Amino acid sequence: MTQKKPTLVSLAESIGVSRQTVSNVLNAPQRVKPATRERVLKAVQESGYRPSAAARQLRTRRSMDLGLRLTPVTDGINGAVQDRFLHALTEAAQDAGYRLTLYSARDDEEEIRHIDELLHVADLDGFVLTGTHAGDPRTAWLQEHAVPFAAFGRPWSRTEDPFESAHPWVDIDGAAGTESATGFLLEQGHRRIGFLGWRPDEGLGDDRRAGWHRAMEAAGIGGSLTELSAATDDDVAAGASAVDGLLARGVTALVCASDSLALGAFAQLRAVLPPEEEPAVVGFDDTPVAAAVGLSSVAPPVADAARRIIAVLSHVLAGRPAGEGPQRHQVLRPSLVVRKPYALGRTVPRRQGG
Amino acid sequence: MTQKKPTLVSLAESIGVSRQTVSNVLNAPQRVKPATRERVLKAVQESGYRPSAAARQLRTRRSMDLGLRLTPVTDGINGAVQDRFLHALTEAAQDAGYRLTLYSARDDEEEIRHIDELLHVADLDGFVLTGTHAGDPRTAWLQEHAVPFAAFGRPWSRTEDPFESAHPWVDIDGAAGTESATGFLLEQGHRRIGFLGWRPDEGLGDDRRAGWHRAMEAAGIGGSLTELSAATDDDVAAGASAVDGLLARGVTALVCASDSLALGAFAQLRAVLPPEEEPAVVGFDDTPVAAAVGLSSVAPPVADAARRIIAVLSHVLAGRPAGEGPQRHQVLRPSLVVRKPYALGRTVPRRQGG
DNA sequence: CACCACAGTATGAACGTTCAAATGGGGTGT
DNA sequence: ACACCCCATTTGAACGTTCATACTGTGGTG
Repeated sequence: MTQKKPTLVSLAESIGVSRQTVSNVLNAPQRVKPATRERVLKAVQESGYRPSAAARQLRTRRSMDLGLRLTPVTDGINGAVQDRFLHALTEAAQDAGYRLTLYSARDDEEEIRHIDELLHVADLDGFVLTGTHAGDPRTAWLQEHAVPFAAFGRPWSRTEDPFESAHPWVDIDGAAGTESATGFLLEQGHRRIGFLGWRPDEGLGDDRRAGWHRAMEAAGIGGSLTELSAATDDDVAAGASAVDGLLARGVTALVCASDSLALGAFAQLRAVLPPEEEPAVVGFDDTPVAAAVGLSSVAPPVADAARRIIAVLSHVLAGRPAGEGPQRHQVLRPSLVVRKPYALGRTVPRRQGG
Repeated sequence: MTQKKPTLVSLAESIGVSRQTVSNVLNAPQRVKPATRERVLKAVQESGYRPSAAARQLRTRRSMDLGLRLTPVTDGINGAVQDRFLHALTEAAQDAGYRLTLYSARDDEEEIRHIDELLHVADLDGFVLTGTHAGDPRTAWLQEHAVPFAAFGRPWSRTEDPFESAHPWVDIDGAAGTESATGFLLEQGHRRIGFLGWRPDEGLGDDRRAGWHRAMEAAGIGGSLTELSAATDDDVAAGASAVDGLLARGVTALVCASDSLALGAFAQLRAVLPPEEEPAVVGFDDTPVAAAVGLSSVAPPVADAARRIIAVLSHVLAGRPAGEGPQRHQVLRPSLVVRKPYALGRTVPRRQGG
């Protein structure tokens, strides 16, 4: 019953043409006379012929396979971002005809070793980099070795214009995110809006802080903005313990660099503020935690980013000129998801009515 | 500078042996005389030779590549389990010399089509199945086509003994998890402990309910256990709205089938119970949400499961007999993570002292 | 009518590896 | 001395594609 797997040769013989003709029908149909093309296509359908990726790869040195590093989930909360990104990337790659291979590495150097390995043994066509940072050794290495790649995250650098960078990248506009979060709080009448973020990093964190800063200045609340800003570790406890100091400086609302911080801050505010005051806190990343708990949060369009990364990378891999096709450097605007605190105790009314 | 990539032939010529000898040094060292082996190994090191996966695959029909379906994250909270599993699986596969290829599918049938495709086109060696359920068409298809695979999740079936199943699987003992959660609540003096779970599914959900049931009966609290049990959708809101009915039946503590349910239930209890009563709720899956919010939860050893799945699958793929090597069917005990509610408002004292 | 251009198709070679079988040198036993 | 065997190594062939080139027939052109 189970036929032996058909090959180009066996299939060609069965319909009386040469293997190259069958190959042409699949790879360069315009070269083949319509009549023969039909005949071959029919045979392909009926036999269920599928070209062997290994043989093709051996000959062409292309694998139609992309690599992605799976970073260790340091913070369980923000790890969810990676999850959404990965899923969208898988689908987009699949739709574009690429397969996706995962590898795991502890640091950039180990990642480079893995890339090198995958490049040599498996002929991977390209890579998707995440978590780019200032002085990233990976981008340098990849460029030096002329390996196609696209990054999720702009090349953070003080000296060079990211829009001049040689490699394609897609990033989220963190500043625009915190800016609109701040705008939202301003609309609600808050004036002394604090920012709770990470220590200066010349990257993601500073970007998010910058958006808040910009919005505050635009609203005419310049002056001593630094005293409204706090920098800590990225976890719930740190978020909670940073609140007291900010409150002492008259802060009435908070924009946070992450949902972890926002959650901690919210809980602490809840405990410290008088019951009638609803804490005004906005997080960042729109993680499941924020959704579950009813916390407003800036939602980065990670799925969209993943699709665009695949689009620009497959454009490069197809050998098309950088001039046409998708933009090589893209900054995507996040949206603000406004929620009413839900699972945090007080908002569920103690007793609805009589 | 950049040499052309060395091959078996070029390398063999450079040291004056045949290509097969070099191949043997790498694949069957015992066949080669120690002296030559040394000489070849040295040349391999110096040249940085790496065998071509494509050529090897073309000849051997083995790709050293495993497939895994990335399921759409339906519930953001429990999706984190997938994240941890995936990471551990990637590392384990990597350590075992396998690569991991992802694909995405909306349902079982689409997954089967993808598996079929990957099998023919890319010669994948095996697959890891997740989310097995009663009457799973995937296991049937894979067995019928003699495709090696291992499942995360036992084959849920009323008619057949899972420990007799032909394919290897690793699963978490959900019943043991809820049982120990119930035991923990019993120790704290609770008697009427409720169970908040999903609608009957003859699988995961029933298993978790069964553990609670078992523990209650063992504690002599038999009788009308069904009235202490509720079944709803798996989300925070559903968890919250199920609470009132259970309270009416005298429930003082809750074991839940998921962290989503637990979070909803906890928030609702917080709102309904008198302030001095700390809600006693245990979730399941030990998700980041539970950690962030300070909710006790049953922690499934997913990373361990991933490693064991790779272990048993690579054992099968190496063609070793089922008798020796890792157990083909493994049930792993979860642990209970006990936390003090943290970010849920009231537990952070309103005002510490004076 | 010989010649050329060209579309359509076919053939030889190569990609780099492993399997199967062949070869070459020691021993060892009679 | 000869047959024999065993170990270490080599050689031929094959896996299924695509590239480069060669062939074939048809129609147009001088």
